[in-house]
Amino acid sequence: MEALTIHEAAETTGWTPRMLRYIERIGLIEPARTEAGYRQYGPGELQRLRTLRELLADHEIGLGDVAFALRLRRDEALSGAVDSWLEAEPQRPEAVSADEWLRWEQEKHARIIAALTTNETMETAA
Amino acid sequence: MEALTIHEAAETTGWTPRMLRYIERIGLIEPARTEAGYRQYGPGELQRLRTLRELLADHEIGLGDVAFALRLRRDEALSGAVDSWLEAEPQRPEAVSADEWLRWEQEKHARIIAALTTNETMETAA
DNA sequence: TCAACCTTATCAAAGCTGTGTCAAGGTTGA
DNA sequence: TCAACCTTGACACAGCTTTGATAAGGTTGA
Repeated sequence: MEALTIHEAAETTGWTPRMLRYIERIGLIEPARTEAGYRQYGPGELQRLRTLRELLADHEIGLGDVAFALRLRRDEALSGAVDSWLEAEPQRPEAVSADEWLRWEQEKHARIIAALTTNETMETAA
Repeated sequence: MEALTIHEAAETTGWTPRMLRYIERIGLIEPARTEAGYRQYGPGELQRLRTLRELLADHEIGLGDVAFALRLRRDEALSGAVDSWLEAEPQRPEAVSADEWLRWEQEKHARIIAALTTNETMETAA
């Protein structure tokens, strides 16, 4: 037995079954199904459910925010348009310089490549 | 005379004064102020207010979504955490391959550099 | 077989978002 | 001076989001 039912998954992750269905509906975690349609939560899903709670709590964001970030990642027309709009932002005194920001972007790029190639469980930067 | 008052800016951009204050409060467009505290909307702000309306309408997103995207850009701890969580997403059948996605990321990087160097009014990809 | 699960769908309530309106008071310019 | 702006703050309301509870019915395993 590898996969847990929705109630078992709720138990071990601290969510309610209701919320697991909601998290699925907004596209964040979509578990496999049995032939009869029962949801099956595997180790990967359980881990992601736990880290999702941390993510929300640590940064005071909501499920809708994470869903929007996912949408940004999947819809390149959207992310391009939002990026364009934000990039046109006038320089504010306390904002980072273009240089600093570009360096940050490059480091982020390196992180993404690393994540793609190693592809293990993510480091939960608690 | 270069800068418009809040009512004039509302008039020419299609927003209401109330909404311009709201847009400022959530951090999207923060106009300069006169000595007495009156908001002053310059050509840049007016253009951004107009393209903001297009952005929302074209992609069915809300002001809160744009505000979150801005927060993602400004708070690197947040964007790193969200990225990490999303990158751990299990491969879905219809998702793009890692190769395709990496290519997209590289092109995005190039677009960002282009935007930083040219730094003119953004092209509104209508 | 049948208790204890699971499914989807619906009603409901609390809270947040987006927006209007109004009040009390300061600024500006003819 | 004073009408016509501006400011912040508060009250209010419709609609959406988030979450729970409940109902009607299918699945499963001892």
